[in-house]
Amino acid sequence: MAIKTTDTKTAILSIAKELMKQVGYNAFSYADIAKQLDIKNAAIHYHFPAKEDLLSGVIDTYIDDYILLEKQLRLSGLTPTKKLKKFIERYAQLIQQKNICIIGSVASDYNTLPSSIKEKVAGLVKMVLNMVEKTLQDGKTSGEFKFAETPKIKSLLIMTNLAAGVQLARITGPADFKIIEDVIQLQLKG
Amino acid sequence: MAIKTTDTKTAILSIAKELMKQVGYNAFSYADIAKQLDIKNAAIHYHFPAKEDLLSGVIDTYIDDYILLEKQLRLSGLTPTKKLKKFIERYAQLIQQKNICIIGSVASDYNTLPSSIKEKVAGLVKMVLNMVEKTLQDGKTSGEFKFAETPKIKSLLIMTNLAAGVQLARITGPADFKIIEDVIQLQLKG
DNA sequence: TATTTTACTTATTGGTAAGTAAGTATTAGC
DNA sequence: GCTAATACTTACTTACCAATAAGTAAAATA
Repeated sequence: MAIKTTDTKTAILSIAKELMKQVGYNAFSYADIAKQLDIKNAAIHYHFPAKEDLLSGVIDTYIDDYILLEKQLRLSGLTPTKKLKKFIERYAQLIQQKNICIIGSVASDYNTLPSSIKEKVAGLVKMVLNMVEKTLQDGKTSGEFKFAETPKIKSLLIMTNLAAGVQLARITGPADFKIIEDVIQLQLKG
Repeated sequence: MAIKTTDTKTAILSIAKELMKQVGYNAFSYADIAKQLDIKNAAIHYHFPAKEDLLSGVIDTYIDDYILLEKQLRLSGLTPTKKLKKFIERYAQLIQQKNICIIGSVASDYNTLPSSIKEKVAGLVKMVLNMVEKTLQDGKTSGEFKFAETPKIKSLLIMTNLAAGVQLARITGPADFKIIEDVIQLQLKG
């Protein structure tokens, strides 16, 4: 066995994640990942027997990432305004690489996925929505945020603005996303 | 040649359109269409030599549809409120079939498409945004709609709410879309 | 030091994908 | 009634894709 400089399994997940954001689940193959890592297709099958296992693994890393982000924000002591800004920045970063968010990426392939993965994705989406909802609630309580809707509804509106915003940016350019980004934060100031 | 009951080319486009909404561009094949029409793959290649030609054709039918809708609404004499409602209903109909809109569908495959199709999609998106923007402008002028943002910005917000709303509905169920649908119309009443 | 496990490679299979070339029956135009 | 175009089918090619079986070298374990 060669000397391990990086963990192959982690590297596979990392590249798969990138490809998901760039071209979507059905548009990349094991060969695309193998080439980048200079390993053979079968090596990927060793770690992820079926492609669905790989997708499942990618979603797990997203879930882990969000749990980490949630913890970091909780311990940060940042204001709701700044917490939300950090969250929005995650989407803004996607724009630069012409990427889209995983939720948007999975949504178009959703009907072709096994139910175990559907449930996992649904869990991730609910987690993200809850996080935004809580931040909005906190900001409303503290008086920082002003909005007429309930935090749950407002979180739905903001999340859809961001998710479709990055998709739109891919098609019409980054300007439209910047507008959306700014107006979300402006709206909350009342 | 068999007796033509329906135009094959039109039938191919119609099924391709459905498949685009259901599973996305990279997840269906010519065989999927051929089976449904009980014809051979090569018959589809006769009408659409490459798959990109088929995609291009599907987008053309969308463009034609929107031009028609625009004309119908223009001649209808309906109020901006009712015009917008008709537009939103188009998205609501997608939910029932667990479909997503073409823009969301294409967005995830966008990076794998040739520039000629990218431009066509961009044209379609701009057309739809313009239609919503104009309707919002009319409603604001007539005093029916109340919103702080410019019609252009408001159209971006509404479009992203709807596009990501149908994607979200696929994952978390139709309830979230109904909330979005209602709140868009409620917000505009001030 | 022997044995088992880990992490692969090599080699192959079966299936499906897009795409094409050649042939055929029907229809339209002259 | 001949010709050419239309709308296919049959048959095939090439390529890729996910997946697997068998083999191998290194590392961990006992």
